[in-house]
Order: sequence, then C-alpha cells, then structure tokens
Amino acid sequence: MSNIHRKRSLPPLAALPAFEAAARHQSFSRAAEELHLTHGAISRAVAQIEERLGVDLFVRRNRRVWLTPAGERLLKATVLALDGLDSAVEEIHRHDGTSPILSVSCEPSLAMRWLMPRLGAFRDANPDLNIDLRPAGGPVDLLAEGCDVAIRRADFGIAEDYDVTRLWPEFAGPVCDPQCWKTILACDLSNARWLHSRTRPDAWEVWKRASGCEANPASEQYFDHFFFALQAAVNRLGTAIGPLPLVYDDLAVGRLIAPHGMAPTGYDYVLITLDRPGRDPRILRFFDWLMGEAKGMEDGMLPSV
Amino acid sequence: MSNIHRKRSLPPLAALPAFEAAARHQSFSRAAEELHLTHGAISRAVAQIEERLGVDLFVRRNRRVWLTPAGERLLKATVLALDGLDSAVEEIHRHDGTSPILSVSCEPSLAMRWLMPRLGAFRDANPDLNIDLRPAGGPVDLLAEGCDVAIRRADFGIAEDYDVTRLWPEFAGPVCDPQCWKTILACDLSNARWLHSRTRPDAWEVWKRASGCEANPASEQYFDHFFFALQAAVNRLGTAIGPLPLVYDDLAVGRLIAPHGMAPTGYDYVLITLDRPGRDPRILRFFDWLMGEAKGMEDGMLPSV
DNA sequence: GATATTTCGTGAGTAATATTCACAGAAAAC
DNA sequence: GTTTTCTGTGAATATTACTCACGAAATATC
Repeated sequence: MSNIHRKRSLPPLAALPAFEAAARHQSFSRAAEELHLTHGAISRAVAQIEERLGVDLFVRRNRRVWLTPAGERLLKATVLALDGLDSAVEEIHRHDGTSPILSVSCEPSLAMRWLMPRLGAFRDANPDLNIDLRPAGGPVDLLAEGCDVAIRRADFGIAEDYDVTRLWPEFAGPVCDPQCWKTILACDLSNARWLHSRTRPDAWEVWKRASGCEANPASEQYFDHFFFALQAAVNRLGTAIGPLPLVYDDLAVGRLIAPHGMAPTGYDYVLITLDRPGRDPRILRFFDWLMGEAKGMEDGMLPSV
Repeated sequence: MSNIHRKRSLPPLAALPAFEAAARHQSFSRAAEELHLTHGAISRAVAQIEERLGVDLFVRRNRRVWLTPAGERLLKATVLALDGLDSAVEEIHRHDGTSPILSVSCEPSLAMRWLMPRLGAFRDANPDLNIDLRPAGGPVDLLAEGCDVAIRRADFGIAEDYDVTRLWPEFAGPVCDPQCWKTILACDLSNARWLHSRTRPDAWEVWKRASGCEANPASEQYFDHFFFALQAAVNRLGTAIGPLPLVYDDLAVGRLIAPHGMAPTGYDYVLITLDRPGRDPRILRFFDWLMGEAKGMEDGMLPSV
C-alpha cells in the first residue's frame, strides 16, 4: 500500500463535490439545486470524471440515475476525502480561534423578531462560522461598516456596485392579540386603535390598497420602531400592521392573530453583498440557511398555530 | 462528528495537489517542477487555500518555506484524501480490467535496446497503466495508427498539428567490443571495419564532422537496421556508430566500449503527442518516467562501467 | 392515448478561472 | 559587492467551467 513513489492517478478534484451530491440525491438536477449550479454543470462534471477514469459512474436510465459499482467505490473514497478535509478545516479554525466571522447588517425589527431567535439554530448547525449581527437600517455601505452582507427591505435605491439577491417577498397585515376574538369590536378595524411605526408610516395605507379594505381607524398611535408597535399589539393596545417575518413566531404560538390575512406589500427582502453570494462560502451557507428558515413564509402563508 | 446535515467547508480542491507537493518539497519551485507548472501557479494555489481558510499554511522565511501547525493539519487530511481517491481509482481500474492503456510508437532500435529493457521497471511503478509498445519508424500519424504518443528522432518534418516535446539531444560515437583494446589495430578507426545501418546511412559522416575525425574505414558493411550493426559490433565484427541510448546498457556492463567518445548529432529525441503531454495524466506519467530514466544520458556522458 | 412535465445530454457562447510571463524584493551564497 | 535562488505579484493570456437554450426520452396526468 505504499504509494510513496508512485504517481497518483486522481480524478478531477474540483468535480468531486458535484459527483458526491449527484450520487447522494441520485439526481443531477437535485445536486444542481444544492450546489446552486445548473444540471448541465453537474452533467459535465460527472462526465469529466468518467472520461478521466474511463469508467461509467452512473447508470442513466429513464429519468433517474444511480451509481455503477465503480461509482459506489469512488463515492466511498470521495465522502471520506471530503469529510476528512472538512474536519481538518474545522479543526484548524477551532484551534486557531480564527473561526471565520460573517458580519450581518440587518434591519433592527427583523433582527429582533425574526433573525435573532433563529441564530441559535444556525450556530448549532455551523459551529465553525460565527455571525456578527449588527442591527442597522436604511441605505447600506458594506465597506464603510465592515459588513459582509446586509439584509434589507428593498424600498430604497441600492448602489449599483452591490450584488442584490432576492430573499422573499414581503407580506403584511393587521395583527392583534387573540383576545380580540372575544371583543368583536376590536376585530372590526373601524373600531380598532391603529398602531403605526414612524419607520414605515405608510404601512397601513399600503395594506388597505393591497387588500381592498376601506376601513378607517377609531384611533391611532405612533411608535418610533416597528417592534414597539408590535409589542403594543401583543399587549392589547391596538392593531398593528405586522410584516409577516416580524410576527411569524407570535402567530405560530398564538400570541398574535391576523384575522384579516396578509397581503403582499410589493417589496422584497433582499440580501446585499459585495460579490455574488455563491462566491464566498460563508455567505453561501448563511444564504442557504436563511432560505431554509424562510421556507413556508415566502408565499405569505400564515403559520399554523 | 456527524457531518451529515452540516454543510462542508472545504478548501479549494483543485489547489490541493499543489499544496501537497509544496509541503512535501518544502519549496514552491520544486513543487512547480514536479507538477510541470510555474512557481507562480503554486504560490497562487497555496494563497488561494490560505485565503479561503483565513489561515497561513506556510511560514515563508528566507528562501525556504515550511508548514505552520494549520498547514500540518491540512497536509495530513490532504494526503489521506488524495491517497484514498488514488486507491479508489486504482481499484476501479483493476476490478474493471479497464486499466488504461498507453499506446507508444517507438523507433524499433530504440525500443529494442533502450525502452523495452526498462519497461519492466515502469510496469512495477505504474501497475495501473499498461504500455502497448509498437515499434515503428519514420513519419508519424498518431490518429491513423491509434497511438497516444510516439518517440522519434526529430530528423524529419512533423505535422504542425502535433505537439512535440523535446526529450534529450542525441549523442553518438563509434563503439566496438572491449577486446579491441588488445588489438590496437581495431581501435584505430582507419584500420577498422565500419558498420553502417541503412536506416541512417550518414551516421558515420555526421560523427566525423562533429568530432573532427578524418579517418577512413579499412572496410565497410551495411545492415538493414541499427541493432544489427550494433549486434555485429558486440560480436567483434567491426566498429559501429552507436547512438548513446542504443548502446547505453552495453557500455554500462562493458559489453561495448566507446574509445573515441560521443559527439552530439544535432538531432533531438522527441515525444510526439496530439495534445500537450501535461493534459493527459497517462502521458504525463510516461513522460516523467522517460525523463527520469534518461537522466545522466542527456548531456552525452558515458555510463561508468 | 395525447399532452405536459421532468430529467439528462449537448453545442455554442460567455463568464470566470488558472496559468504564465516578466519583474521585484529579500536573503543567502559566492 | 555581485550573483544566485527563492517567493510574491500585476498584467496578459490561455483555458476551463458554467450557463443558456434546445432536444430526446421516459414518466406522470388527465
């Protein structure tokens, strides 16, 4: 087994992740999704290894693929190799205390009510990647702030030299505490006290237009931040317009209800980066995780209580 | 240790061989030679991994480099990974019986007297690469003959769409059997019987011009092939012009001597391929082995008996 | 059983990358 | 002091990887 003085005959290393993902999913298309590539790229990567080795790795039949014995053998070695390298990288980061840090600039309300409650899970799943969360709103200057990414509602112009990746469309709607079911008055928007946030003073108007509602408030109150208004709603002080992510967890546990549903506000939440997110593996992992966490929220569906 | 649902953080895989070679040699330049790249390519490959990991892998000081602890850790994983993949590839080839075959077209004389005696060692060192040796001389048509590479003396025009890699310059000189030391007559070229090969009828003239010798033969004899002439020389039938590779082993064991030294013939031995040899790993391995075997012969030095 | 969908392969074009070249700086050898 | 031997790096280039758009084949769907 001494390979010392024999030249190695290696497969094309860069193609291995594609092969591994394809083998795991038994599908080139699924692998492509996972790696944020096209199925053509996976097809070519696999073909490249096959050509180099002179052996078929997959049996392509019907619209499924599965591994040949040679493919099985290579997969074993590939998984071992990649896992081994992964462990080494992790260990290096752990030992050096130089775990990479991803600086995330995020709107304060979204940070407080959606991102922060979920960051623990991210940390558990990515122990070698620390998130430095910086609540900040409005226009973005990544370089000046030393941030890697920013999460924003795309309601302002974004400098052209940034890369903007759409995360999900925003839905919003009136939310109030569950008790209002009992006092029908509060649930009728015309009888309710409307809670506003000065950071988005047109939120109610936007929702009225989107939902076709023509009610007018019995009374109104203004807060400096969205999460004050929402906290007020939780505390039965009135009805606030809740952007879905900011009230998602409250709806899920029944602390708030949205009896009038949600309507798209026409704005998207976006991830703002210096370069394409796929380029920096830290950003890619964060982005993937974000999209995973946001699943089910993208289409405005309310969480089941 | 369950990496199953955590995204791997991998180094740039394609850069690993460069890193491994650099670590092994403790030198970027040596690694570059081994991989047939420039030192700049190695430098950049290492820098790429370092940037991705955010950790230095080498300490660069003075004009030597050595691994940091992080580098040591990554090297371990890298060697394991590459060896593991290598083994898998080998096993796949062995099991499938589809060990790649390299078809080598080689001038018959060189094949018989230099290449074939050495091929056993190649096979031992490269059990997963079979050489199909086809003795053939003159112009080359790789595609028509189904050959991967051809070894030739570059004394004819070679089609422009082939890639030609210089192997070593040819040296040649009169060789005769060792007994001629005793009969001074035979060692004096003017008294010797000159043995010619019809495949290179000007060999003696070329040598006379290169060495400044003005002798003329006592008698002459023509053979159809170089190795007949050389065999005749071994058998004390006269003095032949021996191209160094064709008589190297005979000189080394004292079966022939070259009392008048060797002179460059002005021609090179070349490797003819369809694409750059570095492109096909089989050809690369064969080429590297060739150059290693030819070491010491490149400058016309005679082997020490 | 026709139609739509899903899946993979592939030629052509393009974006991105790897590699080289040529030069520079630094340290050691001479 | 001069030369040699390293590595790093900007700019140019060669090469690769990737995408796009299309096609074929085999389900799924109605």
